[in-house]
Amino acid sequence: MADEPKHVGRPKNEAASTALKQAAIMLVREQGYGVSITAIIEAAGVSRQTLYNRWATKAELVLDAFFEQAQTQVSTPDLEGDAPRRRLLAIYLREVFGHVNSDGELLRTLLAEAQIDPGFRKVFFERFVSPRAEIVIDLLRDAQARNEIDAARDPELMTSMLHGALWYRLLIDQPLTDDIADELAGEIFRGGR
Amino acid sequence: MADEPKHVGRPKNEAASTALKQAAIMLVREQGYGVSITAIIEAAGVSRQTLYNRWATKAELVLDAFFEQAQTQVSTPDLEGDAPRRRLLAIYLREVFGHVNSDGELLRTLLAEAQIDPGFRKVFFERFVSPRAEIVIDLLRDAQARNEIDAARDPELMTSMLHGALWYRLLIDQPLTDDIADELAGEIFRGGR
Amino acid sequence: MADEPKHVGRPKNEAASTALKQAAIMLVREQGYGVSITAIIEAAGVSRQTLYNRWATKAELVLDAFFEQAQTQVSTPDLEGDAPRRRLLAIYLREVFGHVNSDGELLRTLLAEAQIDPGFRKVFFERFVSPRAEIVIDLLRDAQARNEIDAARDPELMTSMLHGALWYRLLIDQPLTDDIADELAGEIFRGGR
Amino acid sequence: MADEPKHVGRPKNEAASTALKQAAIMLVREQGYGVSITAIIEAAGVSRQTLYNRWATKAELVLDAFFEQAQTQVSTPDLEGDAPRRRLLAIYLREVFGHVNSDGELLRTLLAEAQIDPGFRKVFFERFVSPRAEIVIDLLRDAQARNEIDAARDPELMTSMLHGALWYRLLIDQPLTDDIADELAGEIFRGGR
DNA sequence: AAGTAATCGAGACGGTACGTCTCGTCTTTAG
DNA sequence: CTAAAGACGAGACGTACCGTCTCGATTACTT
Repeated sequence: MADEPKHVGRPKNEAASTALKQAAIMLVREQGYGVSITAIIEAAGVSRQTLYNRWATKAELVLDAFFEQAQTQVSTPDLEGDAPRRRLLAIYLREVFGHVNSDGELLRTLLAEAQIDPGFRKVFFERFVSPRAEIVIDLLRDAQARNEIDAARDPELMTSMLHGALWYRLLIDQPLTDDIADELAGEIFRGGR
Repeated sequence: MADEPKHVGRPKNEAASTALKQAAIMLVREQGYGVSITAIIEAAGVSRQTLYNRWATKAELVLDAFFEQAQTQVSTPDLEGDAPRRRLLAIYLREVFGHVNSDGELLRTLLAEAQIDPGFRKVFFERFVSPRAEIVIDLLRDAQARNEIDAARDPELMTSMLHGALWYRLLIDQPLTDDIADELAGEIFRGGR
Repeated sequence: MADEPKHVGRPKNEAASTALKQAAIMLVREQGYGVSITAIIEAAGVSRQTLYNRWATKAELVLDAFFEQAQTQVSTPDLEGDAPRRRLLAIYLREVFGHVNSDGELLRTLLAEAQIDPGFRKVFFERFVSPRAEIVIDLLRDAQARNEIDAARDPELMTSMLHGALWYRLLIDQPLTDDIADELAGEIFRGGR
Repeated sequence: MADEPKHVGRPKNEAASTALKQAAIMLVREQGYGVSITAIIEAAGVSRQTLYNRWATKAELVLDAFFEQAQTQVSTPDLEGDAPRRRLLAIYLREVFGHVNSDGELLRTLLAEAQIDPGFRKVFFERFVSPRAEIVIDLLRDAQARNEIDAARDPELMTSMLHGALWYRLLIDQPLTDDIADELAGEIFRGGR
């Protein structure tokens, strides 16, 4: 019977949200996560309260802004087709490496914030890390089903090694090239069977 | 033949340095890296300027304090002996996992700061990450020389996978057990030869 | 016809201003001009920024607080009436001496600050010294018009002597009694005509 | 019978005292009394402790430095001769005005410090103000004895007016010319007899 | 010649205050 | 209700001085 409240008062200005997200992503890219909230609202031409009406913390704002960007979306490998899974893994890694290379600084800073703020850590891993882990785990399980790798190995551990290598090299400023992607796939599928 | 300049002026009070490092490490463990400098100097019973006379930033103080602790020191595997290198690797990983498990929060927070402050990043990796990478690379090269793993594989990439898995699991709160250590060594030495 | 912009944003809390002025005047009276800004804001129960939102320096705050006090206001002598000007001058001097005696320490300290800070000096003399000088100069000119003192004498110089004597005796801790006031008036009007 | 203790230990380096006084007077002239002690010892090329070995406060140092300067010494009027005392007073005032004009800023700042620090106030008035007051009082008493001014008038009050006018005009940045000096003498001796 | 005592430079130290900055909340007027 | 503007309490930050202290070296008098 809920009385549809319809809507009361001045409607939210969507332009304000957009301006905030754009300002946030731009300033974080420029100056790192340390930018002040004041700087963000000034760049967005928006009042302080308007920001707090939408996001409780800087981290949530930046996360939202980050995920709105297309290049954070990975394409799921086609497990219906008949391509060798080693090849699919290499393609996937190359794609992810590309994203990371173009936005490494931002990722670094989000990862840092995730270590400091447990709430943010949860969201960051749910929305960013886990989906990617799932993709790789599925791919490796499929490879086991197709007998391309040994069924006794642990797909989750292999994923730790793959994504771990990715993060590790990002954090210590080592390159993430296509060759590295191929070699990583090779390491996992080494020995065949 | 340099004329040792002896020493000029009132000598630094070593007790103040020690008190600051102890207070820093204690408070960072308790409250995370976000503790205020004010809290640290109060806990140490030291003046603000005294801290700034010794360290330019909180990061440098915390880093110094951290490295003074014994449990950050790993024992280098004995490559003189005849033990299988797979076994030496597993032992090394178990030991490192132990340190990480007992000081995970602090490591997390230092890693985060390293992402934010490039100067600190450099120091952190030079003093903490690189030495560990070197140990593993040496061990793997030795294993190749002993024909325990294929000489064509890239020891540096394998190190990325091993330490990457370690950090990755730390960052996403996955367990780092002895079993995992053994499995990781198994993955690298899989197939033998 | 200027479009009154009305006012935007949260208005200043007048109570905070009042509390700051009261705290300032009280503490300066107690401890001298050297009181810390911190002590003032704590006594006023107000945040540090709130003070800086209103006054740029301690001197401006104290000056405002000082001038808000009734006892700094002198009553202009009645030059419409027919009283002897010598008598009006004596009355004026007695009144001013009274103020100075009750707030000598504060005046001393403001005068000192005026010597140190040129900006404050300007304001202090515009708001405090000049109005008083004007009153006496007007009175003396009127006395000259009424032929009570020689028209050839310089009213400005006589004012220097009168107010100078006042400050001089304040600064060297000599008494400022009603008798002195009368004698000073007597010195100026000596000889009559 | 006081056993002359002779002197023990390394004697004070007189050059250090001189350098400190010169640096102090120079910097106070340049930047006002607010110069830091650190700036003074650096300009003097002397250690911090050396300053404190000689003077307890900045005020005492500056005062010493100030009084060492020749132009602070006034010549006592010749009351032996037969010159009209009005003329002697005018000469004295011209001389003092000259000193004040050439060092007004420094005097201003010393006066300010005297208001803030009661100990310094005492010294300042004993060494600077009182001797000058004495000179004028003696002169005026002599004039009374010679029947040049009325014996019933109060020499001390007249001195307050004369020196008060001097300080007042200094403090409010009004000129102190030879003409003003003559006019002041004229005011005191007005009417003759 | 050895001992004693004070000075000097250099600079560390605890303390206090400063003015700026950020954060997240609150209070007003306007739409 | 929402927006813009900006005041507000809280409190950290890094800097500047202050006056004292500690050290090693130096310089003189005293024994």
